[in-house]
Amino acid sequence: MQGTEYGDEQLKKAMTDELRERLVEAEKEGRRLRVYCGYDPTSTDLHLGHTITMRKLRQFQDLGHEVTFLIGSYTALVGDPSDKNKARPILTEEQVLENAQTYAEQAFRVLDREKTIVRYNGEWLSELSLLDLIRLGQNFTVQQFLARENFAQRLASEEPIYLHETFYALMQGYDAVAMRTDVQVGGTDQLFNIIVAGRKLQSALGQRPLVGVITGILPGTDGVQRMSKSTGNIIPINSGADDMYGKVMSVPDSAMGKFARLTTRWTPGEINDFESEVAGERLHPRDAKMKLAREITSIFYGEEAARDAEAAFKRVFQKGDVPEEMAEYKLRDGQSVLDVLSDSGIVSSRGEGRRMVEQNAVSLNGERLADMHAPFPGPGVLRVGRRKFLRVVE
RNA sequence: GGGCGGAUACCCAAGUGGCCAAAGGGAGCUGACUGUAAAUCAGUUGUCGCACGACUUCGGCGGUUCGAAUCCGUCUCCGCCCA
Repeated sequence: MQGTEYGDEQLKKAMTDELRERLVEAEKEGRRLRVYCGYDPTSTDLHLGHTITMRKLRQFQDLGHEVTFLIGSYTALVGDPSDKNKARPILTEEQVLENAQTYAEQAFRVLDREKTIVRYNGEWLSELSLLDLIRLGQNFTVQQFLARENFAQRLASEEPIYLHETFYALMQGYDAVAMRTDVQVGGTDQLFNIIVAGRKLQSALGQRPLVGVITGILPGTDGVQRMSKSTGNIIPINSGADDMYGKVMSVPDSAMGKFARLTTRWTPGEINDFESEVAGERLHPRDAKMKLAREITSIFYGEEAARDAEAAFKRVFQKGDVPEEMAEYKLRDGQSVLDVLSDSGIVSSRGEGRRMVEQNAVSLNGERLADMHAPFPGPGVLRVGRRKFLRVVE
């Protein structure tokens, strides 16, 4: 139960006990537990936040249990209202399928490809009839939904709550039934969907209610809000080692503990040491974060790539040097500084290019370019702001 | 179905005929300071051959007016109350 967070000691105890009991039973019967976690393909990229539950799945996998990586092809059509104070835009089926394709592939950075079952919940959800849905709905009251904080909030602030949003929990609960789930993994935001919906539907339909393994929620690069695409604070797991290393370094110190607890392979003892060293000022926060960045990066890209990323980071940001690799742009005759900026796409508009020059953010080979209308001086490394680089060639 | 209120830039939100490309806050970006952290200070955040110029923007369409985010009509969507 390491790294779990139920927010309620009684619940945690109950779930821990049930899990233990079920593990023993499975052992006795010589059967494997059926474990799953669902991921809604609402965007194309998985991020670090997704990997917390994936690593939990991996643990079960390594213990020999049956793990299903469930792609919420159907639930994504509704959109989970759990972490929202407003309704989600509804995705089309095409968007969902497109996103889904990239998901499983990325998931194998954490999960064992050979041992993972990948399924789509459209498989059974699309088969439900209206009558089936009505029957499912009979297990819940409107009050149960209104009691949930996110709905209560919206009710209070007079924002719309759409009827279809209440289907989400039913759908997810039905996933558990359809797969005869023993264990479901999910973040604390999934508490209602897992503990209330999943367990209830299973017992209503004659199955033994699942055990919920509830993990903590990872904040994003801002260190406060949960990591999510729509907040724009994600650390993608597919954008390269340098990027991952740099993004972890940009996380505020205050969130280091959470990152250590939720995303590293460190043991509880190591995590405690890490935190107490930082707290006791025996480890400089910067060095601590570098250690963290290196660990996280190596989980996804391997030790060597993580080392290289660290070297690149030091080079660019600690020594103020330029990165080794960057996009190239071929200079054409008669281009002004502004022309190059906007034509190369390093700025999104000429207006932005002007602003960057005015704000002294543009330099070529370390020399500030102050006149946007001057002819572009020549080949070299063009830098805009702190982190945008372009190799300009003839 | 009826009554009332509402739709403003990335988000929240002011503006109720010209001084509005549109207050304020959040967020982003840039610079200073730094450890690509936080905090702080300053600047900046529609587009365009841009120092006072032009163009597009205030839910959609159409109108009134010299002039509209602001007034009128109509449509779409949302909330509240009633049924």
